[in-house]
Amino acid sequence: MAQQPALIPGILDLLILKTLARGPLHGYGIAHFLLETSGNILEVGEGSLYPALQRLLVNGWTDAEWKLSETGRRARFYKLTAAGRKRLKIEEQDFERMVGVIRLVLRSL
Amino acid sequence: MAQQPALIPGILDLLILKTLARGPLHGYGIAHFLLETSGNILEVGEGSLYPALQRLLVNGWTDAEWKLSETGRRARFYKLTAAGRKRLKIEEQDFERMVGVIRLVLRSL
DNA sequence: ATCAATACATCGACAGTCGATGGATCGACA
DNA sequence: TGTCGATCCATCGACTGTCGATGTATTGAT
Repeated sequence: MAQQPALIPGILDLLILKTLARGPLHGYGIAHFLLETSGNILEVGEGSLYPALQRLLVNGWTDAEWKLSETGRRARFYKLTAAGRKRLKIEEQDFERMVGVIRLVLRSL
Repeated sequence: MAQQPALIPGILDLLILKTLARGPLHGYGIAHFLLETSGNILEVGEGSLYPALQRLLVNGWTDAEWKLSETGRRARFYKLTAAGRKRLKIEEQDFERMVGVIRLVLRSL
């Protein structure tokens, strides 16, 4: 099966980190927020989302807690740690730096 | 061996296409141009470059020709095709669109 | 003679995304 | 009552693309 070219290659972590900076949220909520905020562009599949969430957890950028969501269901809420907040800043800077460098090439000529 | 986080995830093709829009060039020259233009940031390894070049060729975005380089060595010059020029436009737009969407999230809150 | 730069290319390891799939719960509606 | 869509968790295999290492060969400078 041919793969779609990824819209968001490598920056999913950044997007999640930023979403969690607004407050603790569960996986489904994160996907929902990203979809809404992007004007229905960023469709983060669960097969991308949960590995990413796992990554963040393992790296200590988030911690997780089971709670009840607004709708009354059990949900795992992820929360930014202090390290996560630091990491977010770094990734934001990296992103802007990368965009800047690429623009340098795209605008050359 | 731990992998370095990729500086340019998925947009190498775009960078190469753009470089070739300035005129036919060989692999080494492309890497050199990218390195210079980016202020020594974009270090494209040969293990990334040549597969990418192969990709572009197979997709018909470029065609290749063996010539003598400025320094008198045999070198394979890659040239943008008409399809490649179209593709470049598309990838440039995709890139800007993606950056815009990500900024939407990064600036939310 | 030797070394750096120029030039090609391939290999295996690895990370990350994708689509598909599976399960469970809840409210609404027929 | 049954079932359906939305909410919520998670894993799997397939695939792409990047990376570092490695190998070859030529040229010019030291």
